[in-house]
Amino acid sequence: MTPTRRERSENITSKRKQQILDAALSLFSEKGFTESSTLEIARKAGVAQGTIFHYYSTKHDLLMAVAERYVGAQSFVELIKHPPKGNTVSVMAGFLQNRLKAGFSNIEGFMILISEIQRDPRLKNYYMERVLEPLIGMASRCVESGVASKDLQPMDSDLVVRIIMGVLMGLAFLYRLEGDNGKLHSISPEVLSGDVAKVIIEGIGRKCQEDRSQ
Amino acid sequence: MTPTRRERSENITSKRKQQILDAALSLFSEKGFTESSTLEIARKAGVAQGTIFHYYSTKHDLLMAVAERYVGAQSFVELIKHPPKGNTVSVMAGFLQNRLKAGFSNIEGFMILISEIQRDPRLKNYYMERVLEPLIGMASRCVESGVASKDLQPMDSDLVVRIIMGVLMGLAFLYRLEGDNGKLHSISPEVLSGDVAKVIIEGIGRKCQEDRSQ
Amino acid sequence: MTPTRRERSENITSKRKQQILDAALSLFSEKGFTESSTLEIARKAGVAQGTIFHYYSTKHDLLMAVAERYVGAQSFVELIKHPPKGNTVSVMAGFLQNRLKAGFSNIEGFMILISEIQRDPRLKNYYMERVLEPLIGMASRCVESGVASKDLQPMDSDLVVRIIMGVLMGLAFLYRLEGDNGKLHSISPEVLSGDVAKVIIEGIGRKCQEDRSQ
Amino acid sequence: MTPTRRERSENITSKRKQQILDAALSLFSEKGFTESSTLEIARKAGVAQGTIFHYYSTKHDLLMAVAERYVGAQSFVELIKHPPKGNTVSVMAGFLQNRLKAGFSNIEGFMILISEIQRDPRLKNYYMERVLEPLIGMASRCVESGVASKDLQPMDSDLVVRIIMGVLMGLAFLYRLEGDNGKLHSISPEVLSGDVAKVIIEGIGRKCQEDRSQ
DNA sequence: TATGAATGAGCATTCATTCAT
DNA sequence: AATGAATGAATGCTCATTCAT
Repeated sequence: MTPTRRERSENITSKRKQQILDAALSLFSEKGFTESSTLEIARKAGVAQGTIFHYYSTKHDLLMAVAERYVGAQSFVELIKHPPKGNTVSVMAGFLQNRLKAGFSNIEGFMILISEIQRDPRLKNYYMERVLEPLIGMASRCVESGVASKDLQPMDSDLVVRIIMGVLMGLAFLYRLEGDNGKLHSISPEVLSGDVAKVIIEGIGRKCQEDRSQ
Repeated sequence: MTPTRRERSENITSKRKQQILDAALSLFSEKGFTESSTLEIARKAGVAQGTIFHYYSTKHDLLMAVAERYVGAQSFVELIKHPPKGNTVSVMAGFLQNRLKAGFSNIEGFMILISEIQRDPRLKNYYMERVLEPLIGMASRCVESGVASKDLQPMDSDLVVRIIMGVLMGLAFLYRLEGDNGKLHSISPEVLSGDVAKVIIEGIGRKCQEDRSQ
Repeated sequence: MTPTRRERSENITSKRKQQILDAALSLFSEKGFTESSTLEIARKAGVAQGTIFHYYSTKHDLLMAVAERYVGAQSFVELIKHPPKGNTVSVMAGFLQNRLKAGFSNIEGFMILISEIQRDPRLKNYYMERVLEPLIGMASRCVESGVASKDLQPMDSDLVVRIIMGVLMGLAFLYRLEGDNGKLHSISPEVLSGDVAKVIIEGIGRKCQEDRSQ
Repeated sequence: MTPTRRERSENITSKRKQQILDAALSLFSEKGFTESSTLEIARKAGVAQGTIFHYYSTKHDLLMAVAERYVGAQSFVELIKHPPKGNTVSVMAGFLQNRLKAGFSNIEGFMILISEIQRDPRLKNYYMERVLEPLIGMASRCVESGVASKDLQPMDSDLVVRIIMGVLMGLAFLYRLEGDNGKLHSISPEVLSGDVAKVIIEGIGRKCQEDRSQ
């Protein structure tokens, strides 16, 4: 079935947008938003500088589009639809694994957000509403259902949730900061998330029975 | 006693440097390094634009000076000289408290580092060598001595240390991101660090047999 | 036949470059390179300041382009292809005439080179390799063939050649220094070069025996 | 005899001026007038930047002072008081020798003049009146007396004088341009001036008696 | 006399954005 | 749709000059 003229046009449009977005993501994460010029982005994308402004009316719009694509790539929906089953530990590990994988594989997008969020209220709002709050909510539900099922101790869940989110963010940041030879690159996200879950659930202190037996 | 010419000159110099550094810190953390112009900084500092270059030969040097002051304000030395005494939990809590207080009270400096480190290898090196590695080392020693004294379980200490550093960084970041009305602003660093230490040491899971048996 | 897009673009480009080069040549020779601002050049060329940097990526590149155009305008190639025929005096006169004409008619370019060469090693190399050495070589061949044909005395040709080049440079410099009312402006290059050739070949001293004999 | 206070003060003043002038001469000739900053000059002279403006009210005044000292160093007066005696050839050689020595040994001052004269009408006037015109006058008298004594042919002396001045200027310029390894550095000014005088007086063409003898 | 902190005008260069084709 | 020439505002930085001490 040959595409209609409109379809073809849409294909081209979305292909161009794709090229530009890829180039922008890569440059923004490498050099930062302000330091990347639209001319560079255009060259990297293989289009003329003017072409960028056909698709994104300002450079800032381009940043928002990059952020949106990053956010869109986050598989919240999946996580919500199919929450990890089982006991609290495996649920928690599942949640952490999902987030760490997402964080590590989109580390560039994450770093852009980390940097630009501070200077761009629009972006900050967007991120808070679309990413942080949903994640905090989801983690809250995790924790609260754990408490309800007596798998977890009673606690200040608002705080614990922030500690959990903090671990995720901090690990992503260290992952990037330490680079390819860093400790965190040498562990698979699956293992890492299991270990992190264990620490959070069980703590690093001596376990009681062991202590007892002494 | 009237100051000598040299003394006066040094007084003026250090006062001016202070003004400029303050203005720069505030603007960098608000708008980012690149987005802050030297003219703005000068105006905020109440000096002429040229004056900035009298004291810092490039804008980048000014950034480094801001970073150095931030790092200098970190009380590592104190922490090393007088490590918190006592059992592992209170040592850990002391360490976390020291770091959280430092992180929260110099949150602006921290955010600048977070952002600029990614684009500025010189700054990154400086931060890695002067802050991150010492901190990781210190936390490592904490953990290892806890393991040796059987307060802590045997574990992959490299990983655990990164989890701990991650929590610190992530909490600082959330502290800033959620702003004055956020959860983390409502808790004193003393309490917060105690809670965080408890989570890390004991975990959030139900405690073992003894709990069960209750 | 309508021009293709590329052709039009090339036309515009070369026209703009021309405008900018003309303005730059005129300002550089009037006020010197450093003293001419790119804003002035732009205004004189009738373009925006930014446009200059569209075509020449630095002000220094613009200087090099001016120098190159000056050098390119020097008709070495012609001189080499069609060396003046005949006896040594007329060959020498032809050479001097060619060089004096070029020097006087491009006097502005020459003065720029004279000034900037001293501070700009790149420019100096360029000038040495592309202008001075070829000219010295050419003059050398002139002199040596004159010596071979016994039209000229045996001599230190390296030195004589420098004297000849010196005369050319010095006269160009005086031509400019004395200005429109100066002696050298009142003589046509043709006559001047003949006279200079005569002085160099025959000297200004009384001619020998025949003079003596009078 | 101890100096009076005034004398001492004058000594200091003239010593300071000397330092500044030396530094300025060296920097101006190395990097050009505009490219040399007063701060650099001050540093090289071992004084504070402000001190320069005690002695020379503007940077341009400093340039003029450098030029004046250069001109003052030219030993016209000597040349005029004690003109070289003897036949025209030795007079001419004496004149050329005096000028070449002066030109080569003050080559830096000469280059500064060459460059700055074009942009600075005041400097140009000064140079024309104090250097070029006296020299041209002196050379004219040389030539005319040679013509009168029948040592020289009748000729357009205005032109010949410019040729002679041109040789001097051109050789000085080449001397500098070719640098320490250049041909002209390998010849002593005494020999050089003799050779130049010979070329100018006798020409480089075959001498008549020789031709005759053929 | 000598200093050096302070200034502000001036400069080369960058860059997002516009627009005619 | 796509281009790339053109723009001009903005920026980091330099520097002669002033002036209080």
